[in-house]
Amino acid sequence: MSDTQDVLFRTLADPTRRALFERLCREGEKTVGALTARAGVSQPVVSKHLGILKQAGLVRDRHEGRQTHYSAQLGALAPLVDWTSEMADFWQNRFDQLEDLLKRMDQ
Amino acid sequence: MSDTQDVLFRTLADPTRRALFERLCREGEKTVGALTARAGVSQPVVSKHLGILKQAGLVRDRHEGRQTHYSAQLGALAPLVDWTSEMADFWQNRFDQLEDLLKRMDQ
DNA sequence: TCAACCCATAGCCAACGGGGTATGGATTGT
DNA sequence: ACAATCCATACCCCGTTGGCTATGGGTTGA
Repeated sequence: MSDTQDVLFRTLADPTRRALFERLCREGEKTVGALTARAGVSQPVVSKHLGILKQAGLVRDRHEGRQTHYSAQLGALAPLVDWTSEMADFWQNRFDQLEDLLKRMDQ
Repeated sequence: MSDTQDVLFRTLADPTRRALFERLCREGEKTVGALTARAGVSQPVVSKHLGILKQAGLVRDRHEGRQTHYSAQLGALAPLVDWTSEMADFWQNRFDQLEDLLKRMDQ
């Protein structure tokens, strides 16, 4: 129901965006030009994707003269981790219930 | 680069599909009819989404007479967890490198 | 056997989204 | 001052996709 998760999943669903985010995680802060050089798409497209990543809270930008430096904001992944944990918990609880049922049936 | 992650992200990016998967995690095995009743979309749409979830390995189907029971396959989320861990590791390594640099500069 | 039911597939349409080029604002260097 | 550079925005195009209805195959019950 939380809208944050929706934004995260939608944002990371695109391969180009995920690749940009991965590079920022691996290699740290990068300028738009440096990212464009190996992105396989045009500079405006890179800028647009970075804008979407920024809006999702996954990256941060820092202006320095005429270039913009982007860096990953790892904390933004927390809702995603929470979601997977939640799903695992539901699963576990249902498993426990089944186990209880089997125990009661065993008696 | 792994294609599995791409499939997972794309599959879970849709709110309707994610809601179906969540219900299966929370409430366990359900028939298509039961899922359709509260999905807010038509039965064919539910079937299509379940097909996509199945293709992604996120659900399993079991035929019983004229109805089909679907259940969540939690293990399929593993690549997603791996990906987030990997991103966190990259982040941590870079942080360690920075720390080392600062230590050397301190001497 | 025939009607009713459950589900999947097919076909269609509208909306979204990711790609491109063109352009302009801002900054740097000459 | 002027040219070049870096980035963001605007605009358009087209493929993808998520929704619908219609339909058919398979199963159950009368």
